[in-house]
Amino acid sequence: MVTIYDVANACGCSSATVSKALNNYSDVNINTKERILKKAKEMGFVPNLQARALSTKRTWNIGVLFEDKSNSGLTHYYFSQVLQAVKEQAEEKGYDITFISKNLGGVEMSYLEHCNRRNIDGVVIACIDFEDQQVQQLMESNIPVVVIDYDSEHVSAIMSDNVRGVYELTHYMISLGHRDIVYAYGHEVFVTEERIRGFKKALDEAKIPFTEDMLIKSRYSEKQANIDAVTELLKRDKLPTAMLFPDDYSAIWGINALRNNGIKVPEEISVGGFDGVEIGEMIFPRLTTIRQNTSRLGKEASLKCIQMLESKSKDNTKITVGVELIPGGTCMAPRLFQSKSPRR
Amino acid sequence: MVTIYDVANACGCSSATVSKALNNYSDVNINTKERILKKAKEMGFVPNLQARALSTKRTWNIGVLFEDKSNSGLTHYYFSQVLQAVKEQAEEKGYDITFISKNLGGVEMSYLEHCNRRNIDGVVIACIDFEDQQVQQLMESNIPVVVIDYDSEHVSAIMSDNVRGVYELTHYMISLGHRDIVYAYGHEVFVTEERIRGFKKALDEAKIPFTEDMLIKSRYSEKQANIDAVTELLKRDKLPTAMLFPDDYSAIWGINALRNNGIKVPEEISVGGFDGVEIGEMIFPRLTTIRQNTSRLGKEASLKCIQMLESKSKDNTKITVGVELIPGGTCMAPRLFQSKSPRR
DNA sequence: TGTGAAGTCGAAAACGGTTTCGACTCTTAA
DNA sequence: TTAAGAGTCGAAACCGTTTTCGACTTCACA
Repeated sequence: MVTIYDVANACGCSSATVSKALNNYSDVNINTKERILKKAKEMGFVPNLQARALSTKRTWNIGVLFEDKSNSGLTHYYFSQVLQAVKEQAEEKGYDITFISKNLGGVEMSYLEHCNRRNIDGVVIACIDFEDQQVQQLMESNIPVVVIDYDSEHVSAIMSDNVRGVYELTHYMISLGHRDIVYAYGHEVFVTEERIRGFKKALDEAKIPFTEDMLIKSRYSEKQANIDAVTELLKRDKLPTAMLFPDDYSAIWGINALRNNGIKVPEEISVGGFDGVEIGEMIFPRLTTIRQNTSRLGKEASLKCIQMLESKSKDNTKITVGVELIPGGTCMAPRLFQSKSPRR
Repeated sequence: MVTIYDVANACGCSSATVSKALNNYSDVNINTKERILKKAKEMGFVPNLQARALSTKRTWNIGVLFEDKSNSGLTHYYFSQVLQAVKEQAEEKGYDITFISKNLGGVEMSYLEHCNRRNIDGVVIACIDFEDQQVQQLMESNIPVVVIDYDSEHVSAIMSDNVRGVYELTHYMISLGHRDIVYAYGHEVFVTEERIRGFKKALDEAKIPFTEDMLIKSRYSEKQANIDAVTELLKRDKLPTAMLFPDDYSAIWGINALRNNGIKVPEEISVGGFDGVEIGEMIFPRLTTIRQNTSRLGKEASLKCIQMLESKSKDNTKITVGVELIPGGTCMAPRLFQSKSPRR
């Protein structure tokens, strides 16, 4: 490995001058600077980031906390897209990303400790139980943190316009003529509250009275939970004409469950998802859903994180990213006569 | 940040002793050792990995090269699973992972340079153009490298039993009665050669003469390429009764293309995929495919990489991981009379 | 009583950079 | 002619660890 000293020797100057030349300091003669740069390149010099970090306290590393109980981390249809965008944007700015985990090498370790070991410059958190004590600790630390789809006074946050998303989807269903709509909602977290607000808002506007049986508790990205939700629904003696699922993945398994029970989609029940990932296009007919702008979410998260760490100031900016209704074939106007429950 | 010196001061001993106590050296008294450990914990001491790396030349970081032109990196249905396994296993052994990329921060940089900057201990490569000059350079460097689904004399390799995979799939088709089988194969890389070998082997065994029109060139994980392959196929005046696609993703879009052209799957053409990822279960009927053991592939890759870097010896072990036939509903015995080409 | 070995400990160098601050050389203006 | 200022450069300290090697005790044994 060729060091800054080797370059200095080869150039007949000091390591300080080489360092300055490489870092664009103004107090180095233009000629010597060029000589040094040329020589450095020629010798294949690559700066050692560890050494640099030791003196500058910057590792050019941003931590990523992506942990999903149900759908193991990186394979998550929706979050892997966000992560990809986080990564791309970080790299464009010269940062590498490191996954933060507890339990490294068999040693229990808090997220914060992991960050401190690696001297992470900033952290992006998504897809996790934000109420976790360790996550809270990390958010309250003095490491700059950006969260995706959460709201906290301690950190900056990027999120989709969830209220609007479910509002639009519901509004769309209503515009097709649906009035009996059931929303199978995901884990009871911040995002879910927002979405339920959007759901109620759309009902409200259409003067459809909200009743508790329009909500069914389900879970995000969990096949079985959504099959269960359908099973639960089928016990009713009056079926809704439309059903919204927590996300596209859930919707797909939900549709399968409905069909396995002899319910036609969309003829008997219209279905809507959420996320707008590609799997929604793979099934037939294409899933009606709300597309989240994953690349913007990820990009904004990276940028905000980097902006904070570079200005050495933690703030709690909130950025909302727009969503888009994707009409598919899983919805249609409700039939006047339902098979199981003829309507008046 | 509390350093080793702070602990030393608090314990009334030297930093050397603290370091030794923390690293289980034998030349430190059991009592002082315990006192130091207790104090360190109490003070919230967390070792600085940068500083440590500077003197030990070990970063506890393994690099990962996952780059896919078609299906941007992390969102790849198949490779994201492998990556997840690589990550889990690495973490279990105490290693963090870092994505290797060219072009960091707007600066062009070879993969090897990136590794050197970060002093990566070892690298796992997958899902990439292995013929790339930079990839070759990295493989030939003295950094321990493990590749997935490739074969090179310079590095260790983990791969699925690709020959057997396509062999079994083809054999299964043949056992159903198919004799006119077309294999739409992916990019012309090592893995593809293997798979085509498996294809021919199965034909051979069944005494079905291989002809060039049984192969159609397609691409891995590329929607359009596979739609094109189908379009190409439909120009023939005699259709095959079975078709294999490069992977599940391709198969799904292939099936859609077939259906959009009025061809019934599986009634008119049976279809097989490869990979065994979950999307194959989402469509109806479930896709017939070959499941690759992604978690073992990833795990073995991590382990092999770590084993090499810890023993400081690069070798070129080859490990083959078994595959499994997953019969689905996209295959059936061929009908005696094909719509487009009645068989004698 | 002297000696060698075993057990403990710490001074100091090393890892590869960055950054401060003083020194030196030239200009330029008074 | 001189003083001030601008332009260059390098010595040295520093970042937080690890590791070598020598020094000092203590103890058993001859």
